[in-house]
Amino acid sequence: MAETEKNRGTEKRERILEGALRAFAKKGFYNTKVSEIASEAGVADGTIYLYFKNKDDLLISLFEDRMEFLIERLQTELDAVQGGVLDKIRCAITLHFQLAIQEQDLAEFITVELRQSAKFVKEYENPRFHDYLRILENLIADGQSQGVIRGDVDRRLVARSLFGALDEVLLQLTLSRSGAPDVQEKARQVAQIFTEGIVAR
Amino acid sequence: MAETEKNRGTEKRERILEGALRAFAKKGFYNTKVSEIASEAGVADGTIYLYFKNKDDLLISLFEDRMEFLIERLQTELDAVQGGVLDKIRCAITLHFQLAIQEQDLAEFITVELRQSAKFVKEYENPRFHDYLRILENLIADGQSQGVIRGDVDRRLVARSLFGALDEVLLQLTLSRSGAPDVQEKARQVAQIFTEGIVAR
Amino acid sequence: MAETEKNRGTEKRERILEGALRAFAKKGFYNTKVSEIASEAGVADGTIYLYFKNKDDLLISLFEDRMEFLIERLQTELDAVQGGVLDKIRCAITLHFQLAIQEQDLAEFITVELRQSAKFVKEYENPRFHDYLRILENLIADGQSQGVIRGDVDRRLVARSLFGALDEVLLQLTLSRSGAPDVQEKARQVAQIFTEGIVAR
Amino acid sequence: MAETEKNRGTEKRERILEGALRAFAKKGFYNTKVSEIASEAGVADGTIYLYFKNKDDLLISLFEDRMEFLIERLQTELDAVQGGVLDKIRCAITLHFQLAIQEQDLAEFITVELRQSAKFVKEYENPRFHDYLRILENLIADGQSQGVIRGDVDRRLVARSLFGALDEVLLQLTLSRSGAPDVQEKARQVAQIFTEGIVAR
DNA sequence: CATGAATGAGCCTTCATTCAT
DNA sequence: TATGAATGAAGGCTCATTCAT
Repeated sequence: MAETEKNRGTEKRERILEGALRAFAKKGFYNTKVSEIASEAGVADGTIYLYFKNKDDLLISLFEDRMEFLIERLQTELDAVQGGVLDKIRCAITLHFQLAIQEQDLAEFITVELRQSAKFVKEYENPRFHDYLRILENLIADGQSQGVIRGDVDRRLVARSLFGALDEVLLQLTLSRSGAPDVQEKARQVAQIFTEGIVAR
Repeated sequence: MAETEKNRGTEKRERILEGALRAFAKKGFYNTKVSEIASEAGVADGTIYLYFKNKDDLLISLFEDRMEFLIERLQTELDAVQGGVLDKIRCAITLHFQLAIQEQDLAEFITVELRQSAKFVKEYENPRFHDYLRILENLIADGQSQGVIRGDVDRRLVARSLFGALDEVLLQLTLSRSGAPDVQEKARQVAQIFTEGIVAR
Repeated sequence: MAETEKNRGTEKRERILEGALRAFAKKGFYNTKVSEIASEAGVADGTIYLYFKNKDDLLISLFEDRMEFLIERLQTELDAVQGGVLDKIRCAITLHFQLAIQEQDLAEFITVELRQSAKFVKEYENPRFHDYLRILENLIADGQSQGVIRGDVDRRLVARSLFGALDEVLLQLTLSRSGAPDVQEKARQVAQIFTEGIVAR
Repeated sequence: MAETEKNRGTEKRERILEGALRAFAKKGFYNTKVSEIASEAGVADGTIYLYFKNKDDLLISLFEDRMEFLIERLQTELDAVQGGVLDKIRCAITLHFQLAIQEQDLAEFITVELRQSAKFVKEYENPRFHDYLRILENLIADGQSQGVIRGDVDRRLVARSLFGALDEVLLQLTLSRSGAPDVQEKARQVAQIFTEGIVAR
């Protein structure tokens, strides 16, 4: 029963996070009222404050939670790749796009709110986002030590550039809310540009 | 005197835009009070409403004005480039970074607020931003017709990816407010990745 | 407890209406701040917006509520009158004056704000006021079918004239805030003028 | 030339009063902006403050000016009446309605703003309005000394009642903006009610 | 006298947060 | 835990008034 109660607790917390994600994706952090989140989550306004310190904290927790999910997913997929580093990069890019299709709200939320939050939500540094970038960096590093990727490129710069490129393309996809039938092709092309761009010859 | 009056009018309008840019860069659109903009601009609160319909309109006007400036600047620089398409792309990238150093507030404003505004500021489509992207697209198109750039890449995708990469790298630069001593090197590397990535072989 | 909660709700709504009545009577609608109403009612500013859409809505609701009260009161008194139609008219006039003495704020509010509101408060038609007039009209109609009142007078015109006369006299009474010791006599005289003026001979 | 200048001055003052009358009739005192009055009058905002101390003063001046006009007109017409006191009363009533048809804006202005102003415009007592009432009172007084009107009615009460009745009926006429084809008949009926109501038998 | 750009005090309304139940 | 009515600080915007030209 202690278990059940805890479950009920976490289940409600999760409901709130989902409501917040939906609401933030639809209207943005600053245009979303706490009462709207509550109503999306099917709880009372005050209940939110039992699980989160305030609206900022809710946003931060949402980042933590969802980024953690993305990181785990990315890591798992990368581990499963048979091929070399370039294949892993292709895999990461494809996964990025796939997730955006599966989780429209999440994609919209991250592409739009990540930057604001980095600066204006009470000094929050978004460490999970840096974890995500680090995975990409490590991929590059592996490629460099294997001689597959040019040794003179700045790993962090490449990782950031890649994330930026993916993020911007996704932004367009999610904002247009087009079914985006050619996501696969877009993924292939971005992957090609970056792999060709950094490959050692 | 008609001249003088017009000048006074536009001069005050420009002061307000500058104040808004400074304030938005520092605290973000939603955390900036109209009275703060007024005080930055050295005018009374009410004066702002003589030149702009409301706070949203001020943001939009700021985009229009500053993007126009960026576009003109980019076009001028590109026209002055002697070399081929790839040199022009390198030039565009370098300029992007240079401007970010010279106009920190502008860089911060655009990297952080562009996305929010695209979605949440009253249906504003930000047409100037699309003009900016189109310049990059046309560059790619020229390269393709000259056979310098692979014909199978989606021009719009490349333009967006490039902008996204530049924007994200800039974001880090501006947020860290590091003097960024190695901007030149970063520009060179991003340019290399993209040119190598799309060049025809 | 559901009962209690409902009571608390309506009780607070009523407190706000009372505060508004007091404030409007004292300073007029346009010179009364919402915060003053709140303080008269002993609630927070924001609380008012839990019960009313905005300041206009508060004014309208006040009319609805108080006119309903007046109408009920008038109807009850008229039903209790033993005599004929002319006696009922005398009763209506007397009641009008009596209420003005008992409910100074209400009298002041209605005499002064009714006209403004009719035109300038967002298209509000003040249907209750017309209900009130209709009672007077019906009284005249009864008198006409009984042959007590001349058949050639326009019932609506008489009703309006009577209301106008009463209202104007009341205005003076309430504005002067004189104790008005001779209200009975005034009521008698107005009643005499109107009954003599419309009686069939 | 001094004459001309003075004329220009008074002409502009009159233009402003006319603009104010039009604007107040249309939107009411509190909903009319000084700039709207200026634009109606075809002068600059600031110009208004050369002729009137402030917005309140403009309203008061408008009352003074227009009431004076009405009083003169009424007095002239009454002096021209050949018949007795009752005929004069009929004449006053008819004139009241006639003016309302000819000067819709003025009628609307007075019926709606007179009461507000009496209380809320800086203690203004509206002496001209009392002058107007006094003319009616004197009429009654004359009738009483001639034995045509009952000696026991309160002159001031009758005057007020009559004004209230006329005012209320006019209010309906002006608000409905109906062409009011039967004004003559309405005038006749109100006159009949009041004369029959106060006549000595 | 006339102008109208500029001012800034003031007000309605919103909404994150609290707390009695 | 959960609720949601109540709070009140805060901010966008208006508009009467001023004053340099």
